[in-house]
Amino acid sequence: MSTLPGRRRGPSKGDRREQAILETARALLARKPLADITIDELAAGAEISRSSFYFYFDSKLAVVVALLHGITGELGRDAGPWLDGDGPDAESLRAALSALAVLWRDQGRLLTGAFAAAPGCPPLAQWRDGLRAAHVDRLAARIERDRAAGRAPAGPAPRVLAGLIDDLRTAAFAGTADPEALVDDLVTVELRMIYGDFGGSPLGRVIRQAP
Amino acid sequence: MSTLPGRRRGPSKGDRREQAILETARALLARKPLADITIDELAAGAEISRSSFYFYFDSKLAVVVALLHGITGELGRDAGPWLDGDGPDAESLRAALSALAVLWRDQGRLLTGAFAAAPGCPPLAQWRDGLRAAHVDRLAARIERDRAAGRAPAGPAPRVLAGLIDDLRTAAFAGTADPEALVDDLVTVELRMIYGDFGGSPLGRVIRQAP
DNA sequence: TTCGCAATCGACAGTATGTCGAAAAAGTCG
DNA sequence: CGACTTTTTCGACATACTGTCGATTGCGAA
Repeated sequence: MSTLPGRRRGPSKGDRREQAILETARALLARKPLADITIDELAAGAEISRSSFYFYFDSKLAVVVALLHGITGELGRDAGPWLDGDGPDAESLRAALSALAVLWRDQGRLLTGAFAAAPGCPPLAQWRDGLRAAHVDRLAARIERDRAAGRAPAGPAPRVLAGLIDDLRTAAFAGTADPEALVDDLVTVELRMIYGDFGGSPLGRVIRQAP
Repeated sequence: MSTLPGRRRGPSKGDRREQAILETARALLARKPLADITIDELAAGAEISRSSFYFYFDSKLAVVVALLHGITGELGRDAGPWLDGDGPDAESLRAALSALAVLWRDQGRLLTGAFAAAPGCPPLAQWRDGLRAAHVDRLAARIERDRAAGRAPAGPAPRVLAGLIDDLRTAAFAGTADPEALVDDLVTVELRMIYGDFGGSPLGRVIRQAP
């Protein structure tokens, strides 16, 4: 079996160094954007020479990929109830978005850098695409379910709509210094994108009326 | 009065060269992303040496800024009827989005590159912010008008909502190879974001019902 | 202890950016 | 036409990063 790309192999001695590099990267990302971080700094932070850095990682982006692997699991965390649920369930959507916002608050520079560098770096692009696809697939399925059951109005193809929602999240969180402040508004907006309808609507109609 | 930053001054001889550089940049951007374009290529395209390039522009980004100046006017073109109008006017919104989509279709690489490089390049950031502010201001005012007149339900603060809509547009157009195909769906989605309401809505209610 | 792999580093080579000062082309004006 | 100024051009440098190679050191196991 192949280990992570970049790292040659072996058990544990230099593993502490590998950790040190990751740790340094995390620390630096808290202070400045990815583009401003050089391999020298990463190596210095781990107390090795610049060329030794290449023993552990193939490039700066490889470090990012490793860092990303550590948080990929959390990216979808708490989204289950919303994605597997039914109808305009504001509470479960808020839970999903809150968890995501916290992640963006803590790892904003990493995520922004990763998304920015994705085109032109196959592994990053693949990571981004996989993440997006996972979200879009489930959300599109949810939309389809709701439409079939008459809980949501017709509209853009489910996958397209789901894609737009995913884009919106990323853009919104990437563009603000305080992602958590956006959660409530995103809840409203996403629900409207899926369930929103209004009298002048060209297609579809109001499914449920206020009592 | 100061001319465009980067260009020293003077009348006309080397102006053709300046144009040649811009033209080369345009041509190259049609084939590859901004990040893959080097100053050598730009200079070669204008048939001057690399160091002569610096006589005309301070950097690659300065060329981008100049290119951007040429299309900034078009970015808001055809948005007037929508932004100055009233209510869920799908037709005028579609007109605004169509014009924008064409621009993204033709200048996608330039715009994507500009948005990506904006953080870390003050002039680009300023251009982006100005553009966004102009759109957000007018759209927020429109939302406010509609809400005051009872044509739109309550929801996120107008400026925030307008910001989200602006983010969505940029993200959606930047992320697709065929912006025009998204126009109809964006029309639906933006209208829902502003006017959409549904039975389970926590706030607000259906303003107009289908006959 | 000695063999082999993990780990480290210095020296190089490559690519891109940006700066300087000297010189060549173009204008200008008497 | 010449002298003089301004525009334009370029080669030579200096700098910053990236990535590669080969030699060497450390260290654990047979």
